[in-house]
Amino acid sequence: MSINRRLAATTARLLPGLNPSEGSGRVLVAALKLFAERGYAGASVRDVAAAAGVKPATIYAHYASKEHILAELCRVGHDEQYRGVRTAVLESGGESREQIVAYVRAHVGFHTTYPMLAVVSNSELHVLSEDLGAATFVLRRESEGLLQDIIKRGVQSGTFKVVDPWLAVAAIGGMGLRVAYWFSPAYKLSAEQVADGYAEFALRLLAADRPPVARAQAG
Amino acid sequence: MSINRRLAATTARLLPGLNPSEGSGRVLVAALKLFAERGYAGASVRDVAAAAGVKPATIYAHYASKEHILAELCRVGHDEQYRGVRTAVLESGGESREQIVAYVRAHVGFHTTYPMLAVVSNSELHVLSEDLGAATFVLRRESEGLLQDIIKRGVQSGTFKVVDPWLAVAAIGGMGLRVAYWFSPAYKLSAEQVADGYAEFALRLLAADRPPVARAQAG
DNA sequence: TTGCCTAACTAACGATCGTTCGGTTAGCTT
DNA sequence: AAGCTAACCGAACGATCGTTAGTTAGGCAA
Repeated sequence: MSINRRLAATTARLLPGLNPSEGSGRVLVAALKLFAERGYAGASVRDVAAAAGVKPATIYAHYASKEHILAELCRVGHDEQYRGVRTAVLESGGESREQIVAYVRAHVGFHTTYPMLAVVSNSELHVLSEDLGAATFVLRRESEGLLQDIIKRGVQSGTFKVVDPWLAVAAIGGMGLRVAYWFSPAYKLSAEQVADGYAEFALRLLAADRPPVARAQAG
Repeated sequence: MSINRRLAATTARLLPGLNPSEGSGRVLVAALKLFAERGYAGASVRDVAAAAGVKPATIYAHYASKEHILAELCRVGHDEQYRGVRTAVLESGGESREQIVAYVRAHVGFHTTYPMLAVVSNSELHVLSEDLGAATFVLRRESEGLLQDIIKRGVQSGTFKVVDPWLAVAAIGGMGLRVAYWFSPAYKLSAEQVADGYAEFALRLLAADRPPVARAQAG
């Protein structure tokens, strides 16, 4: 339509295994796209139904309410994000440097792979009632807590140097969040390159020591 | 109401001189608060009218449509933001280091001083038609272009070291944007401290040289 | 007082909102 | 062939949406 798009991505990707032509999945993908592009309140149930190739009444055969659709998207999104960063950090070495790189690469990777899911589950979360949002809030806190723990540990060991660890959490988390809005496969840098760049940014932001062993290479 | 607030700020601050009890200003401040907290589509004209202490019809004596209210908020917000960073950079010295510090401090300062204005003018902008959003888009490009120019200049002079200047623009801009969502006067750090911290983060992210003259002090 | 202007109001328009109810279809089991 | 189940749809409910037309109240000039 117009120049002012909410996010650069144009295709709604949901987790593998959930996309298929089954009714419930079609509705979820359609809602993902419309909620991402227009916001939850800006996309009507009729819009979602039309995009899913279904009549409005059919949606209520799969979801109890419009809010339940959003709750499911938020839960799936935060679940995948937390799963990604947690796995990446666990599989990295014990060094704080490695952990931050693993976290940021996974974090940015989620926002480039699932931009619409990231936008919806982060910027529409406030609509959910306390009950429907509870599961998502837990995951959000876990993700943020993990990053905070990595940074605090690195500061204590002297690897990182920041005045306030939480401010670094906010900065690193914030710059990663925004990636979902401007990244698209058509961007001049690949998702891998963006993730690498942001990981380097995070290391610099934390004033991280150069790697302990030889193979050092500056950004 | 619930835990899940869209942003931490609770009071709607508009630019000085626009707040007063005059009808048009009351409506604008009320719309600012509700659009920030619930989103443009999530806040009805009746809600805005009630918050402003007037009847719905009165709003149309001051603004042609609901969209015009949003357009005005977006314009004011981007105008103030651009004015702030531009002035700060111009008043700083010619050194790239000083310019980045000035830019980031002003950028973060805007987001801590006018969090609701920042949230609305950045995350509801996509609703505006091409016509109504045109003025705002120009200002947005100017702001981003200014940051990009500062970084490019610093890279050319060897002060900064980044592989892709635009990626640094995205990272620095993104981390500043998010401040509007979590900052509140009740936060443990003052707005000044947050701005200082983010300026330091930006310098580190760009791998800036230590200041050329003596008075160097590490973060 | 009269007339006018501004600003706010009451009341309502048609459209669209989320949601529900009852019925229809398609496919499988027996 | 008969019966069951799950999925889907047509039609409509009351509520709320953005917006407008017409009216009323108050201040000021004549």
